[in-house]
Amino acid sequence: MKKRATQADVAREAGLSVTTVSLVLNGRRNTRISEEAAERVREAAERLDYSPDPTARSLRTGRTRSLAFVSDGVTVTRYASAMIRGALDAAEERGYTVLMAEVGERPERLEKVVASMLERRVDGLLFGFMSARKVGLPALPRGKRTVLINGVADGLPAILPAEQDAGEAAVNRLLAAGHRRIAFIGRSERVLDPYLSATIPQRYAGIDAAMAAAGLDFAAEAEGHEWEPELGYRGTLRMLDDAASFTAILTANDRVAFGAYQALQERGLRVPHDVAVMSFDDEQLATYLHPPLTTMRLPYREMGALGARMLLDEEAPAPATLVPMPLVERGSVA
Amino acid sequence: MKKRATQADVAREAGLSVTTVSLVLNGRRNTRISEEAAERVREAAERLDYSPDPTARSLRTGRTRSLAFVSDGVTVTRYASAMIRGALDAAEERGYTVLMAEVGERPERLEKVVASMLERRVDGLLFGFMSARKVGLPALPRGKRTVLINGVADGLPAILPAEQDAGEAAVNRLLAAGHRRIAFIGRSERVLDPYLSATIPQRYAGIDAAMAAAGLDFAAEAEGHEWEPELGYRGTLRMLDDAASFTAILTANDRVAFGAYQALQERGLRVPHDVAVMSFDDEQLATYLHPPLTTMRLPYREMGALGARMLLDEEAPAPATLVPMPLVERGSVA
DNA sequence: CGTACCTGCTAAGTCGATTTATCAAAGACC
DNA sequence: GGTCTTTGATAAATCGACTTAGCAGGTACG
Repeated sequence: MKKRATQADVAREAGLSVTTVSLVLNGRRNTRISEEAAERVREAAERLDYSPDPTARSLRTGRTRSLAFVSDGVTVTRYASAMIRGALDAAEERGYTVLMAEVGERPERLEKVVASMLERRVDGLLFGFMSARKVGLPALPRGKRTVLINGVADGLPAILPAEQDAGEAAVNRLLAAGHRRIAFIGRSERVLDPYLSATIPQRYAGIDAAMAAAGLDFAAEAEGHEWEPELGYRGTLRMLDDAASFTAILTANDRVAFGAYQALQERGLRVPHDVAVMSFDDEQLATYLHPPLTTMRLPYREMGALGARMLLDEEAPAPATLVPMPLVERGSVA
Repeated sequence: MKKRATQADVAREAGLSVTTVSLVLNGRRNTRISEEAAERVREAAERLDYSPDPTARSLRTGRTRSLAFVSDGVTVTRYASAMIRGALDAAEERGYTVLMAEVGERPERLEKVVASMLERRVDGLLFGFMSARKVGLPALPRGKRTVLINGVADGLPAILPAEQDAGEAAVNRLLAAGHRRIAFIGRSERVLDPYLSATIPQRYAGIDAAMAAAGLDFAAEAEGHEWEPELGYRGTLRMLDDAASFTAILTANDRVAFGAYQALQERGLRVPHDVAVMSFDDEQLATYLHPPLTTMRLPYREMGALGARMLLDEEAPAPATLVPMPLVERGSVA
């Protein structure tokens, strides 16, 4: 196995000095190298299949062309892991490598993990979180570029889903289908704590704004902060038992919608004919249902990509950037 | 922002040479440094909060204490992404950093991605795949340690789920519950192609072996290679319509089981009272069902961790290592 | 007493790049 | 002809660690 060619090899091959080689290959201007010499360097590099050693370059320049992606637990999260893909793709486009680390259920590990990343001399830090909430982060050196994806921390640029718009769009979708008597499952005072969620209040606000704009109140509501199928199932049954009259259900997320489907089916009600269902998140689950679920997608991949771009493109980072949540039309609203 | 301390700073602080500092901090033996000098070095390092620069160290030693995790698309896969967590944790334990890259739907990108990782001088390559199948990989330099997780390639060590054992265990679980008339959904000739799946034949083999050992044939079967809810739904309805008599259904995976649940519910059959359901994979979905699904878990996280350990622990790598698939008891088998 | 051998430590070279400071030769100018 | 610029290139320093080869000074031995 032959060793890789170094700049010195290229210099020898071209009959020039390493200085010249370095200047040419880095495309430096105002450098008074003749075009003929430059061409000799490029040809020699080509012949030897030269590529610079990133380690040596980093040692000299202090920059590593790498960034850290630190998360709480997106890899083990049903759908948030797409955030990683977005960040990886955007980084690769720019020739950057991504160093990953996860702290799992132990936020106290953040400090050590971040320190280890800084030690590795990453050029920037990307933090990604499973659910959009306010987080505490260890002190970061000034000047080290940092972006939060799906999370909020004092003084750091953040990327979040545009929940208010999504709330309005969800209601408007139901209104557009002619629904006037709408039920809502999943309101809760508890999620107003920013450390539990930084975005759900916006979702509520959008929903309420759209309803108010249409001059409507919800025909029924089932409260609850544990957004699991059980809530959708019990909530739907309770509303039906209360003899509430509604033609559509808006659910807090897809898992709740799943529970609602089960309750509706038990009662012999068909989706979307008897009751339309509209939801948020777009988990994989949404495609399994019968009929598949119409829902507002959480744009994880886009958020990941945007985060990496903001970090690397050296633009003045906005304090908070909202990424649109697309309406995914599937058939549960008619 | 003060600069980091270097070895030279420590040497000055201790009143000794950098050579001594290096020898002491690397814990070299047979080096004839007095305990007193060593102590002075350690104290100086402590005072200055010194930690070695990995870039400089890598340049000199040729090793980076980093490994590449290259995958097809595990980040966007519902549950395989846990593989990443396993690898991250095992790497971190050993002081290694993980560089991630994904090629998505474009396997032709593998070559470029691997080249870029090798350029970064990773100490080893970990390949992770969404579904266990035979894969084509670019030529790798000899001597570069490589392990495949959930995939197979000629001449490279691989880590796979112990599907044969799992197949047997699944059938045995049903037998232990007293079932004798068992239906099976999801057999297919097509998945016998190793480029589609390297492990499903083992799953079938285990299932068939356990049935044969009990002297039983399946009471009914529904074939199909697209293991989505639709198959479970239609398959179950067809078997019921054929007046097949069975007390349990074994499904090829959880999504198929999900479809089976829907069909059973439509026909007024209760799980597990009327029909038990037993499955494979343990997707998140399995916990959403009513009752939650009993299934053989694909041990993604364990496979990821084992892969990283094999890569880093320099053991003689076995050509293929099988990781047990645990039985997750949830309530769909009584 | 002279040589050999420890002991404890360090000077200097190296890894592969980037960058600063110069240098030789040729041309410009008076 | 002598001085000043410009041109085209390079030697050497540097980044921060690891590693090889040695160097003083003391002790042991014949």
